[in-house]
Amino acid sequence: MKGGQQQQQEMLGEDLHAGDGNEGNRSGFGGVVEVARLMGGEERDIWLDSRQQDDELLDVDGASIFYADFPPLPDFPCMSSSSSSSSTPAPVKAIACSSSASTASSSSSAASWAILKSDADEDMGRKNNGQHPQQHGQHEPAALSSTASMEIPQPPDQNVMDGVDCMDVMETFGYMDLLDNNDFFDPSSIFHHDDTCLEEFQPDHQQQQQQQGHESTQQQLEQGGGIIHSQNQDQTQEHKASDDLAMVFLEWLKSNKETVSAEDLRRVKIKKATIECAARRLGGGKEAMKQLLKLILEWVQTNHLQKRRFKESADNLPYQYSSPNPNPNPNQNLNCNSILPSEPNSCFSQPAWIPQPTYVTDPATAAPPLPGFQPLVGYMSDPFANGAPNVSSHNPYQPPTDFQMLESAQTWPPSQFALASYNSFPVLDNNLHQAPLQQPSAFPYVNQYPYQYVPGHNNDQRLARLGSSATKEARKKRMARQRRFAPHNRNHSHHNNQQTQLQNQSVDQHERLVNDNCLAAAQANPGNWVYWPSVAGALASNPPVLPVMPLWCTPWNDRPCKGRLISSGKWHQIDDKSGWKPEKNLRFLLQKVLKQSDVGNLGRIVLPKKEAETHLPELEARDGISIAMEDIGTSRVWNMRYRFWPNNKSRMYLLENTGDFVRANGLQEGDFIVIYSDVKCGKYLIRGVKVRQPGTKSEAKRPGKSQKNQHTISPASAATNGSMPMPITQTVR
DNA sequence: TGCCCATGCAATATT
DNA sequence: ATATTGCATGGGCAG
Repeated sequence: MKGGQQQQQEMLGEDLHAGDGNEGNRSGFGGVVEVARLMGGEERDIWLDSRQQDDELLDVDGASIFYADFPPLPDFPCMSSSSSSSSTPAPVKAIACSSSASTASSSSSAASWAILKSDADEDMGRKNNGQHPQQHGQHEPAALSSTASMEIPQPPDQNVMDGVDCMDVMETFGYMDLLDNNDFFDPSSIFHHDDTCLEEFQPDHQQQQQQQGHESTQQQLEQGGGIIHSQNQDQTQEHKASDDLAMVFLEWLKSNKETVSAEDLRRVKIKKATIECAARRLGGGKEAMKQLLKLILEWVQTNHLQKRRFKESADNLPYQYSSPNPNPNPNQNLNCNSILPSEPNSCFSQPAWIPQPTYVTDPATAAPPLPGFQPLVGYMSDPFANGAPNVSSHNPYQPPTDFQMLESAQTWPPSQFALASYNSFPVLDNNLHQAPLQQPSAFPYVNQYPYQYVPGHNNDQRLARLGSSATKEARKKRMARQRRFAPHNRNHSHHNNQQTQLQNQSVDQHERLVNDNCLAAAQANPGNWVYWPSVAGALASNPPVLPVMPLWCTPWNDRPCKGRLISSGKWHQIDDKSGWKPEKNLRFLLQKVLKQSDVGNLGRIVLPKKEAETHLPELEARDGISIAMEDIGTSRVWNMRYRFWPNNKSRMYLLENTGDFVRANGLQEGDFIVIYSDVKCGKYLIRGVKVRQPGTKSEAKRPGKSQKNQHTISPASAATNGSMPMPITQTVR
């Protein structure tokens, strides 16, 4: 690892958070209402008068901070300087507020679940702690662990999304509660009643807005729009703006009353500076404010629903997957699900809050990787392990036609796909042979975020979808679907069936999953640890889930998830300057479950013959060739040798000089490696993934020869073996 | 039956 | 003595 080169995660993108609601007795639709009010021209009186302490806090740090149990909204570009302030560590805390007990409790839980965890993440967490001492003590080992890991869940009681302990950070660093004074109305009157309540509320609300608009000062407008008006003009303008904003907000409330509670809104906190800045970047003036309000509301809605989905899933999952939210890296949170649409002519058009680049094409120019971000492989779900030619059609070996980007040599037995229900992996290929991933309803957790933002959909569609999803009815339907599919998929162990299933996955499902995955990945803390649940007992009837990690949201190099899967199934890397940028560079080549002989002191890894011959350079001589393998997680380049041994009448392909790589990644038997190639640069990338069971890290020990060539997973064996049914890598011949 | 590949082990190199 | 290299063996699986 390039420890020295690894850059600290910038504490950006914390402009928009939602508080956890612990901040006292603020009432009503605090945050958003306050936002609307502020945007509508209400002046700093609100902030200054009632919350001097906040004011002081604002002085401390110009960065706007939203604390939330919502994922943090990446920083406004215009706020980068302030948001980069050292005094904005809150995000880390906010994300790290996962339940510290999740790991421990989950390990003791009878439920089957998987943890994806990264050693590196732990390191990262420690580093973060070091960087932000105020967080010390917050990170108990377990907490850190869970924070850094991608865990699947735990019961609601430790719902990490709640971010309960995020508040202390807020208290420490200050924030501007957007709705401290919101005595506008009683939220309950809206959320516990029908539409008429909203209707009734409207006048009052508007009145409030208007009144406050009158009270707002010219300064506010000047700050917001940089426009100087006469007093009368200001008043008129503000009044109207206030009306507009009120209407916007009201409409939003009406359409989301069922999905967003007053509590949710109350948690939204946006620093005034952020609003002002954003408004300026949006062009200033009432329209800018209006636009900003919409964006914020959308964000609130989306994130709330994500959270809700998570909770629902946790509540209903047979496996009781816990929320993987705890993410010590705030930048990862929204990486894959930026909800704010790009607005032309606005600071939002530049996706500062859109995923940062996940993959840096040119390592020379790439920022150093985040410390602690170990390679983590998304098994079949690996976005770059998609598109297998093998399964792109009914002919498993028929090359894909639609997604040339990701030709792959998928060697995962379908059973793995089915089991890889953790579904944190976006699939970048519509050809998926990754059935489970394509079938959200197959697993409860697969469909955790069915209403995620889907790139390419317009806002209305998104909103409509989001809104409807939260209804009880929709929930029931989802659960019913999940129940219907779950048994089916659990029984899917034969790869032929699964391949077929995979092949039949619809694009729609794919996209949805992709986004779902994205969220999961974003919320999860990427790492290269994969914990297997103790399958004995609890899993007797349910094959253990193959833990898979989302590669696409993995913080490779410096910034995670700077990319987005678009409907075509291609990965689009996001260019900071020019927006979307088709940049799918990685092609999955092969993966290999490490055997004892691979991780021993021989320093060599036997590669699957077929994949090696298919996807690696043809070897003329037995000495093979030197091959530089860039560790995806660390960007470190390992000089390995790819060669073969004559073996009977055939060849045995080896990757040599792997000892350091294996040690650096702490790989053991049962772990696995994945090799990619960069289609543009032609370079090779490798990443190691750890697979562990809680409490039995060296569990991977298996009788040597007796378990060779596991092409399928035997639930029974899994249940009795207690070890990971490692089906994986064996070549599908 | 043939192929794949995990690994045993002898030969060789290095400390 | 230990580590590394390279070949051979043989279990498991697919056809």
